[in-house]
Amino acid sequence: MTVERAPEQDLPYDVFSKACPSRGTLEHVTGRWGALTLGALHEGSLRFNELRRRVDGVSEKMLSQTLHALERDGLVLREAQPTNPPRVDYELTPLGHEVAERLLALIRHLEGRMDDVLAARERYDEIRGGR
Amino acid sequence: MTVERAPEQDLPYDVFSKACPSRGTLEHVTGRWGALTLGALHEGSLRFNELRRRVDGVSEKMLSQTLHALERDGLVLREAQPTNPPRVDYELTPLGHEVAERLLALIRHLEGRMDDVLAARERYDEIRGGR
DNA sequence: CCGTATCCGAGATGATACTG
DNA sequence: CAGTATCATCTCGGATACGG
Repeated sequence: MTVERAPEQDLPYDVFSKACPSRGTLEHVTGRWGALTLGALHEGSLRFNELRRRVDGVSEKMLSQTLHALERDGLVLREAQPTNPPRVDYELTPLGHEVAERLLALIRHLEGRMDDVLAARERYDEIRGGR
Repeated sequence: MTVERAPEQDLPYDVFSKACPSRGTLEHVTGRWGALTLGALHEGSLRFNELRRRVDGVSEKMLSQTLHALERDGLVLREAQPTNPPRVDYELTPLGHEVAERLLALIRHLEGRMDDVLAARERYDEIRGGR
């Protein structure tokens, strides 16, 4: 199949270029933990340890690191309350929600088609797997 | 903001679970090179070296590896013609196109909002950067 | 509760050379 | 052209310990 190539728009940011900063942000968003963190926060604000439980398997270190990167990119808002014990809530910014929606559309679609993916893998492994 | 949590559907695949195979596929799709490869192929079929030029910065090895993973997941079709010199075309399967569309929606949205992201970074670094 | 600091191994990545 | 093989490197990520 050949899809009509969209007329070249000269967008200022092109993720296909090595040097474009959008590539870095895409990696934060789609990275192993970034995607799951955004997905979790799209449902509502969560505290650090709630988030950790929701994103099954993430370590404290990686969650902390992921949150910092997303906060720096303006996708996540960190709200610390000066209480004791400390309470910190994380939530998405409006931009974060826009991004998370598109990410979740991808994730849900993939989840819905996993049977096909798994079937494709079996076929592939049957033919090439023995090698 | 708190969004109403969607009623728990018991989907068979939940990417938030550590053990779910959908998480692995999500990583193939959104990985550093997987996302760009799918994005490039959504416009039409490409040969190996065409792809390599389009996905700026990818090495032969990583492109090869990425293509194998996507082919195995049933997202990419590899068509080799037994000519000399060899000619191999890569294209997306229907499922691959579905996934790529959602991925491109994310990418384009991000590209369109990079000014906001960059501005957020400057604000963040001004406050916390010195530390 | 909410993190940061440090160490260390595994896997990702890149450069180069080589094959059909 | 279309890859594979090998090796060096380097970052990611987990475990642990510690601090506010």
